[in-house]
Amino acid sequence: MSMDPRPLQTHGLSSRVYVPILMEIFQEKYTEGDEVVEFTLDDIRAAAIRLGISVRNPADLAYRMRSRTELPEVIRSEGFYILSAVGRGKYRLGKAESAIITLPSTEPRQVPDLTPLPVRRLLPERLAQFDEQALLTVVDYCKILDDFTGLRNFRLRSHVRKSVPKIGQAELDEVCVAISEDGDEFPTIVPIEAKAVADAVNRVQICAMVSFCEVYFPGHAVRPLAIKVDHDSLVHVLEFNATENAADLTILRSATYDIRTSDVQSALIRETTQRLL
DNA sequence: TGACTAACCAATACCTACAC
DNA sequence: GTGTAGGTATTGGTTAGTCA
Repeated sequence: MSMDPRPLQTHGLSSRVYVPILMEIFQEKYTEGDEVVEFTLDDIRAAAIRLGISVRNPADLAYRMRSRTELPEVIRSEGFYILSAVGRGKYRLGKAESAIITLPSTEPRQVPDLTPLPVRRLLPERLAQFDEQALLTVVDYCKILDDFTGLRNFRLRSHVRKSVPKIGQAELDEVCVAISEDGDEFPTIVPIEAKAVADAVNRVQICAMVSFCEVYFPGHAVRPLAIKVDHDSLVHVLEFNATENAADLTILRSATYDIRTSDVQSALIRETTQRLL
């Protein structure tokens, strides 16, 4: 497990735009005992006007406060940890234990880096420096998903962004179709959320992937996965229950992979001055 | 000056209104 | 009903601001 103490969500204590606006909305909408607090994009705009704050991209508030910034202490103290989209331009604060998934500590499995040299040499040496797309590329080449799921995984789409009823837009970093080794099984859909070092695995995003699959792949089994690289370049793979309710999301299985770059790969990477990322 | 954080930008998918 | 244009929403990446 990474020894870097930096939290995966920033504290938001110095926010002068998003946190004050969210607090304004919360204080307006919340009544003691409420289990959810709903608001709209128009509420964000209205709160900004009341506070005399200019906000150039109101929708960004919801995304930032959901993924990259902790909800304010006042809101969390009432039990609200989840900020989710519940329709186009509609959002809901809900109660849960936490907003982000804590990575379980498991013994790393060492696997060779099977990324072809022409590709690998153009990526950073340390996986901790990868962005999510580079991470998915190396994970695919190294057959991490096959090892983790016990199935043969075939990439269907990358970076999918589609509208999902009652959610709004959902974005998936990758969607795979998985079948058993003998190939005669009804395909399982494997939606994947990949996270670089700086980003947290977010409950809402995992549940949005499940909702996406319910709409676009009805009748198929769904195995939602998150792939997260940590500061030590270890790759964590987590499988969740296929729930659309963030408060019910639990980790079913997890594994940690230590992808070992060969000496030849390392030497070529160091020789290569051009980097894609 | 560098690290960290917050806010903005840009790309793109989606929605809606309107003309035909 | 279909096509299209313009506006809206989402989110990864970038930039600007702050502070030690």
